[in-house]
Amino acid sequence: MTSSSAARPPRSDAVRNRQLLLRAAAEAFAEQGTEVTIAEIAQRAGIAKGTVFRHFATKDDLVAAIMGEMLDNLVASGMRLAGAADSAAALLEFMTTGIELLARDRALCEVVGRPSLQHPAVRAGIDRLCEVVETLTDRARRAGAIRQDITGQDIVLLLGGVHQTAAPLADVQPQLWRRYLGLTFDGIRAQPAQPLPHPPPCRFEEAGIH
Amino acid sequence: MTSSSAARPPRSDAVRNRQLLLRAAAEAFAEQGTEVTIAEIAQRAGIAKGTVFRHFATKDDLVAAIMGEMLDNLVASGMRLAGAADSAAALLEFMTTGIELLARDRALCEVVGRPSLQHPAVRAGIDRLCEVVETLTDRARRAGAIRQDITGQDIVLLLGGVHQTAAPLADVQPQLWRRYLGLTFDGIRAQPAQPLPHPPPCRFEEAGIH
Amino acid sequence: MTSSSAARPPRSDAVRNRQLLLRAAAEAFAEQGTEVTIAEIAQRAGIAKGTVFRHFATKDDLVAAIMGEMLDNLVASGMRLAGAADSAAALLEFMTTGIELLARDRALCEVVGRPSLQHPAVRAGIDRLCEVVETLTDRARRAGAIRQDITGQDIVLLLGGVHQTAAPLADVQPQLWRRYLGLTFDGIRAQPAQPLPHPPPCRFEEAGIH
Amino acid sequence: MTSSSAARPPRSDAVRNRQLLLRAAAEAFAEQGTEVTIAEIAQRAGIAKGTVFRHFATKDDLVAAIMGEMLDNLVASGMRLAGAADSAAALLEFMTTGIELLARDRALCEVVGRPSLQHPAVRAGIDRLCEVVETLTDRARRAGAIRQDITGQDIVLLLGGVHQTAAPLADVQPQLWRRYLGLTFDGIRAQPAQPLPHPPPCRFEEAGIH
DNA sequence: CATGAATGAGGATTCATTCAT
DNA sequence: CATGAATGAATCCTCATTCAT
Repeated sequence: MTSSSAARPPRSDAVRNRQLLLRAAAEAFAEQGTEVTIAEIAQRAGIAKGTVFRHFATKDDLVAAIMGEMLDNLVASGMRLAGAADSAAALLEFMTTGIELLARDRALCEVVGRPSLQHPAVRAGIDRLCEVVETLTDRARRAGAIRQDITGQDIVLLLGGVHQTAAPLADVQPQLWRRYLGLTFDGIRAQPAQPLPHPPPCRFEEAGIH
Repeated sequence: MTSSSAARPPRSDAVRNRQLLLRAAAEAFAEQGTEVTIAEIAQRAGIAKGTVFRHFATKDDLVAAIMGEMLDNLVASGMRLAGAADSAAALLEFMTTGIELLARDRALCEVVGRPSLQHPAVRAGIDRLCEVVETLTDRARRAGAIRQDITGQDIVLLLGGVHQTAAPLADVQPQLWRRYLGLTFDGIRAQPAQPLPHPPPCRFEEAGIH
Repeated sequence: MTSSSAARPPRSDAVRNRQLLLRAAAEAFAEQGTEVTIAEIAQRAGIAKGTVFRHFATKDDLVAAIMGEMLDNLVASGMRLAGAADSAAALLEFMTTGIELLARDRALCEVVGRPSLQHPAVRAGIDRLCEVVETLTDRARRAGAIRQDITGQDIVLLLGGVHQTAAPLADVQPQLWRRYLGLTFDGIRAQPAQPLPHPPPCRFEEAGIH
Repeated sequence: MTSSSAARPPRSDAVRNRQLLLRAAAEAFAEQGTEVTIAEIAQRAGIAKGTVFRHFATKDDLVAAIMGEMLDNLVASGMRLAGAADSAAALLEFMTTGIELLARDRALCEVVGRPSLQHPAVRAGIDRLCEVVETLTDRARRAGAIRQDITGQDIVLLLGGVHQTAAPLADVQPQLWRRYLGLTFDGIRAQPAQPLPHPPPCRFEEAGIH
């Protein structure tokens, strides 16, 4: 590893282009889902299509990078909430944050709705998401604030489910998901009326999703 | 009302091909969603592409025919349940039937998840679905068997939502949706812990979906 | 040739269907040109597509039959005029009749505009047309009523040309062709201002069109 | 007006391909009319089908570009002639140029024969054509060199008409149109034997063609 | 590194013609 | 004979990805 072969720092215009690309792609994916074309993303970013492929070898890689970062942000806010005093409130706040994200981003919905088909980087993000949700859920469960039979994986899945419930009317009632989050969280908090008809979900990892 | 000018019965080979087509298309849509190509459907049916277009002028018409029939079947089972003695049990059974259908059919999920974009025939089916669900829900509500603030439109939306909750693990735990249906139905049945944080959804019709 | 193998007279329904077909096809070709589909013709005739092909083996044969008959009618009216006292007036009247026909029939325009590509039956019709026009023209020329350097083939070609001049405005001014027929016939009748810059057209037959 | 942000000049290979495409398309349209397939044009140009669509978004746009340029060239030559001393000779020369063009290009014939159906760019070209022809015709009329009742629109229409007269024999006598141009121009120049049987054509614009 | 031109594998749809009923 | 179902070649157009400049 001589100094001449040392990785040179990226050129400043390359850094800037990457920023432009990431921002444009995030916007485009949020609005139109992963079906948006590379051409449109490049145009929004004000760069050429070829430049997109210089930064990300395939479209999937680009999707994964954007989605991965969103998931990481979500994980970070979960970690902040992991120290909160009121563990049930923390869990509710986390779910709120997560569903808000889904409600704003069509691509994220696709990605969390079919984890088995995803790029490794996305799956890693989902893994980290699962971990932090597990932590939040465990705390609430141990505190007796939620049903004992609810797992972290339940909560992860419910993010997508609650969002999807309201999604068909999202254009008309963009906050409708709060209704179903309220209903669902009532169910989670309540003492069980009766045992759930199916055992808890297995973790994505056990599911062979990796 | 017979008549000498009556249209002759459809030819047996045409009937058979139509059956093959409908069956192949239903299967293909169920497995792969509406993105499956006409070429694949034709191949599965063992007929030529042109024959598909003889029976259905456009791909959308084919999708609509298949989805419309599924919705009609669902509506029919809803109507049967509308006379049941136990209105809450009837509603639960209806939801079970609906989600089972969604769990088996990717195209149906697309269709009920984005009603605003659909073919008229599908929208009509969704309308009928909404009506029968309204009936079932009203009965349960009047009987005091479910929360007073739950509407038929809530239930329609929850079909898609509960299904989606379990969908990411559908390959591994195909019955997992029963868990979330149980949890949700507990919430619907329970006396409200607290008022829901958002008013009821508007009907699709009011949403300008028509 | 036993009596049992003698050609049986066509069934009456077949005769009737043929009439319906010819009428419908004539209309459709007139309105839309030869690009009209067999499906539309069959529908207009109230018969099945297969029946079209029973009467005419190919679409071209059908076109040829219809066009041939139109040409024959035109030839017949030319023959009637061949005995008229005023040979120039007869020629003008014939041209009027011919262009009226073209103005009403898009397919006929296609057919006389590209005789080299046509079906034998059409070419035969065009041949007969040429003959009768030759007769009419010869009479007028011998009578000194038109320029001596005008041939029958000129007149045949001018039918299409005069019609085409007005065709772009046919929807708005359906009689406009009369203007150009007047202008052209003035030129044909006039004593030549100067010799024509190109020798007469060869006959279609010499042109290798057969 | 140079600038550091000026768009860089088009790449040489792109320019070359565009030339190849335009040349191939012009040839193909000339020979076979607008019905020639994109596949054939691409093959003639030695490029891929996709490249055609990169340069022209739709087949119609390609047609319009080629036809537009032809019309523009014709307009330019009309403008050059608008200053000539002998206005009748100028008009004749212009008609000669125009019909020569038509004789060589089947697509151009389609385009001027059905102006109402055309792409905006083509209609604009036809508009400009009409204007320059109007100018040439007005000059000749005012000079008393042609009949007083002939308008520019007549001349535009006659281009197509004279060409069509000779078109059926174009393969055998490619110069035959000169004969009919001579005949027609004699008629235009002559003092009217008698008034024309129909008023002048309306302009395309008045015809609702725009 | 950036550019944007070129590629080519599909995908939906049309229609003359054939042929089983 | 009539029917109309089936065929499949042909057509326009899209888009992720590669690569010459």
